[in-house]
Amino acid sequence: MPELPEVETMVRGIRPLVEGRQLLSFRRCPCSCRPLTVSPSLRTISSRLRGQTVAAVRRRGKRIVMEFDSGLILAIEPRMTGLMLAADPPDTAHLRLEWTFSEPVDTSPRQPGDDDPRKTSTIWFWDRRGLGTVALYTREEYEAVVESGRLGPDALELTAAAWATRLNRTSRSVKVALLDQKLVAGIGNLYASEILHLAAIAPSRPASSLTKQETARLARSVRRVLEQAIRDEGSTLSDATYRTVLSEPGRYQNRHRVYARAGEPCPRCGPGSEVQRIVQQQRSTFYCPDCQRPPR
DNA sequence: ATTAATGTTCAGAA
DNA sequence: TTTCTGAACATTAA
Repeated sequence: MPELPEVETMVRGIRPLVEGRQLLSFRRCPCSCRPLTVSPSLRTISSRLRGQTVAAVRRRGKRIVMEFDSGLILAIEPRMTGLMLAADPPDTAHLRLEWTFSEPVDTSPRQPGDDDPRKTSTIWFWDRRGLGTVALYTREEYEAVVESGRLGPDALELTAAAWATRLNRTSRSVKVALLDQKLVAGIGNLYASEILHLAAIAPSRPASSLTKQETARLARSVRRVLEQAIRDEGSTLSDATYRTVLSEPGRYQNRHRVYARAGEPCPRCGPGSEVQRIVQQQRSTFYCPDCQRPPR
């Protein structure tokens, strides 16, 4: 369930713990779980990366991209229940991977009262279901993946014009199109419903039927929802799986308009209009049939 | 004991 | 070619 805001929160959380530091070790945690999908093998990745310095930690869609100074790129996909943590894992049974890093190579001046940055750091990948994946690429390999279009442009980097172009060339429903990571990367089942409600667009509308005004409204809603969710450090649902890097719950669930709120009044129309749950492509969609009414 | 939930990828059918 | 369906991965809660 980590989508763009949750993954962005992970990236921001681990960045100060890893950027400009040397990788000291990267290994499996001693959990009894089946090993994660890691390619090439963890041993190979570890021997290629050990001693290298992290140049940058970025995000593309729902994937964490850790770039080393040599140009090697470690791509981490949390998928359903994966988390990057630096503190208090929910349990130790599902801790999967552990990285340790040196003190920062470039020690910047410190203010009195700051934590001493000259110490090592440890981060973990915790994953209850174990569907997450880790893959090492050379820069060229990674660019080839990006250019192949297997991973679309990030949802926060698309212009309104690009949104219109991409949506207009598919006949699928706009909700299903928003979930297509080749069309645009980062939006998942939860934020798709939230975005469409804010934009007042019916989830069943064929994406290609949206007017220019509607695609512009959709593009603005994407930005508003995702940016607020990032400010709130993501959504922690009742299953409480998602946590920030410091193991705190997110706060955006308090702003959910329709997701998992079937039967409640629509936050735009008020009492008298109930949020509905429908199923599209085997996934739940939540929406208000009144303010998200398709044109007849 | 069954079902639903969630993200991604792939095979196969329409 | 595009779209849809179902399965697979693993786990938990209802």
